[in-house]
Amino acid sequence: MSTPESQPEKTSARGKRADAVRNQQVLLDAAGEVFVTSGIDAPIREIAAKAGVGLGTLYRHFPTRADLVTAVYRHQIEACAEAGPKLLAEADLPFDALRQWIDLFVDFLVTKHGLADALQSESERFAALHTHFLDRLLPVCAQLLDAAAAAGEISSDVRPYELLRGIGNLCIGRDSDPRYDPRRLIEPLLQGLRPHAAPGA
Amino acid sequence: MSTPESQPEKTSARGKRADAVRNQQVLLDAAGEVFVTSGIDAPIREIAAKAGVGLGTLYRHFPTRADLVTAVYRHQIEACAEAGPKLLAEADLPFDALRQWIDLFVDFLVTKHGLADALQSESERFAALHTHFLDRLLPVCAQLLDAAAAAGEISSDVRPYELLRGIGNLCIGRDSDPRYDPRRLIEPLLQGLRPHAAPGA
Amino acid sequence: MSTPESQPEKTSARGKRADAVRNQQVLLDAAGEVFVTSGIDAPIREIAAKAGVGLGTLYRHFPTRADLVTAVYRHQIEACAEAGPKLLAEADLPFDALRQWIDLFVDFLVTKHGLADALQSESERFAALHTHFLDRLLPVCAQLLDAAAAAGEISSDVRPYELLRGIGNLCIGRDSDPRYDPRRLIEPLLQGLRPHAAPGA
Amino acid sequence: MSTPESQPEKTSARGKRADAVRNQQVLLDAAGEVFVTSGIDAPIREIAAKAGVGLGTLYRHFPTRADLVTAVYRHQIEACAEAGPKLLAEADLPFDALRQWIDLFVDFLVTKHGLADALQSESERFAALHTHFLDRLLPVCAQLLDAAAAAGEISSDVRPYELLRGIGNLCIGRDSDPRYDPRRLIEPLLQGLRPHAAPGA
DNA sequence: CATGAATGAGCGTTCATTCAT
DNA sequence: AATGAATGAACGCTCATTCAT
Repeated sequence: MSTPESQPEKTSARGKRADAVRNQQVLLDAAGEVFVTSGIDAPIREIAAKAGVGLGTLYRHFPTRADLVTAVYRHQIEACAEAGPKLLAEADLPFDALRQWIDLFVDFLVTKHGLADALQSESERFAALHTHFLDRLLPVCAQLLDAAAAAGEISSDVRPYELLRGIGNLCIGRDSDPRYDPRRLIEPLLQGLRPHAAPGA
Repeated sequence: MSTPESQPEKTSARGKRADAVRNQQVLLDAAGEVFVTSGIDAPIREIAAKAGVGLGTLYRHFPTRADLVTAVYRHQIEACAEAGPKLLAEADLPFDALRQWIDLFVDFLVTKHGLADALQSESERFAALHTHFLDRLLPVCAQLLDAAAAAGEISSDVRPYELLRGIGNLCIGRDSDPRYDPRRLIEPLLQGLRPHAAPGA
Repeated sequence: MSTPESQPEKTSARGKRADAVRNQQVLLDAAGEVFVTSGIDAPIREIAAKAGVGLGTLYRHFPTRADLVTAVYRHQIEACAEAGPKLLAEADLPFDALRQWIDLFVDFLVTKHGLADALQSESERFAALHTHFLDRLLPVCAQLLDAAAAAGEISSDVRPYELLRGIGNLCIGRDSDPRYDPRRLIEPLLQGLRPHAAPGA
Repeated sequence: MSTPESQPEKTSARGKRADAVRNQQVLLDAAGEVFVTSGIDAPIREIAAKAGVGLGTLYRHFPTRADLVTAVYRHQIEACAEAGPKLLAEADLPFDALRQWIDLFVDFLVTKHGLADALQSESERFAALHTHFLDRLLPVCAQLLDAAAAAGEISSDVRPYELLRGIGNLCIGRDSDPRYDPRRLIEPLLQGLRPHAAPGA
């Protein structure tokens, strides 16, 4: 399925009633907005109210908060994952592809701010989101990293998980602070991975 | 004295009763532990229980949660701030001092894990902690950065606030994840600040 | 029917669920009783317990204590207000109507004892109740007073607000004390308003 | 003891230490002020703080709140009681003495506002204050009432307790409301007790 | 004796979750 | 299937009261 945006999403579809499908989407939209406004720990009621549905409906579609959070960010993750190979194919140098992909990744984390927080959450409840996130993005990141290493553009032994995690961390709290722009740190971090930069350490 | 840890600290002492002073410390210890376990938003009751004192005692010593959080981390911040100039004086190269100081900084954030989370908190309530944190550490970081830049060891225009913030972010959630070690990203990040690392961008 | 007691009252009714309407009434009854027993500052929990509902239910129906207090006494006030003009129309002498109306007023204050206390409360929270009380009863009292004055049955310059307030005050604490019957003071007070009683002062 | 004001008061005195006696008085003064400001349910701490003594000291002198309240108002009550016979002896007509005495009574209730509230309190805790209050003032009121009745100036069968209670009630909440002046009702009430005022009823 | 630190019951309030309608 | 009323655990906080110092 190459265009996930074009369908009501696999979370529902199937023999469902039309209004049920519609509610699903309405809830996802509402939750996404509320997560940005009030964080992913926002009162369930607030989300249901914003969606204009009853509490029970929300619970029916997303029994746990984690289900909702996961569903909300699945799109983002999917699109990001798909961009990796494409960038690699298009770029002249693998390192450029990596840089562009991370830029995209940062875009997601920063524009849909809730995500970074969600991924950060210590709670067991978001294990599913974590898992999905890693399952989908770790291979992509690894591919890019490997390609750059194979081309001799990277000397560091940084692991994909570390990199993803670190970039994610750097993006936390970006919105609330105009003095802080994660990209101004990410660029040197990437440069630091290059071969010529490692006389010390 | 150079080791503030060795004294009951100015937060209390003075004409106070012995048990009051003791309770103050017991509470700080308990809070520190609980912050790690349950985050800085842990129920007040949990902290009081862990300390083995009544609720009222906690409130007497620390009327607001922010007071408690601030007190808990004041030590750490102070010791870290004092280490900066000392390292600069002792190191051969300013960049080495910077690296060592950041290592120390990471130590604090990582061993007293709650801190990074606390600094991250969006809440207005922790403005005092933020302020104290920045007031104390920003100048130190700036001094180290300036020294390194003056020695030609740094070419990046990274600002002290950005660096501090970024390092802090990278340390978030370190404990819960054995696969993640912030230092493995911090080292390349610092290398990326050096002159020879900037042909790209 | 002319007695508002006979209907569920506009406070609820409408498309509501049957049990919600029932709870509303159950809560009002319980609150009324508890107000008498423990005053209008009785613990919220006590009222909810007496009504046999959960805490949240009480909060749902009456978000603030003032809402509950007001709702509890709205009936009383309304019925009393409506009685004024009727008595005036039926009585031979305006003064008799006034006397009868005040008798009714006392009935309300004394049988639904909490009211006098509620009106007495200094708290800002009950401003709404105060307002409603005065909005509704002051004009009635004024009308009766004016009619009696116009008929030459009253010489005193007592103002409606004073009279209402005074009668209300006299009724405070009636229940707890068998030796005290406010009517035994109210009768002379009314007599004292008549023309022939004013040689002194 | 004709001038109770001139001595530290019987509540203490005796073989006590000088500072204990002083504390007693300081506490009474502080309590009196706080009762006016914050009502007789004001936090104990507030009173101790205003008096500049420790909590334990307050509790030592006045084990219960009622003890404190009673002690605070004992002076007032005593002075009022003593004024009755004096007024009766000086006045031309017993009714005038009654009127003046009640005026005095109202003065007390209104200037030391807390009193009316205290006497009103339903709580068992203030039984002692009630008792003292009645023990001391009821006979005085009775004497004045009897004298007026004996002189044919009063026809009503109002009982001393009722009158005292009613006047007290009328004074409740006077301070907070500029529109309300209890004396404007007390005057007609007293007039209503006179013989010529009773054709109706 | 005086002090005020410590205690903890008790209150108001929020909000996740269930379930009657 | 959708609704939202009901529930009650859990939390922050206050303050009367006790008791170590």
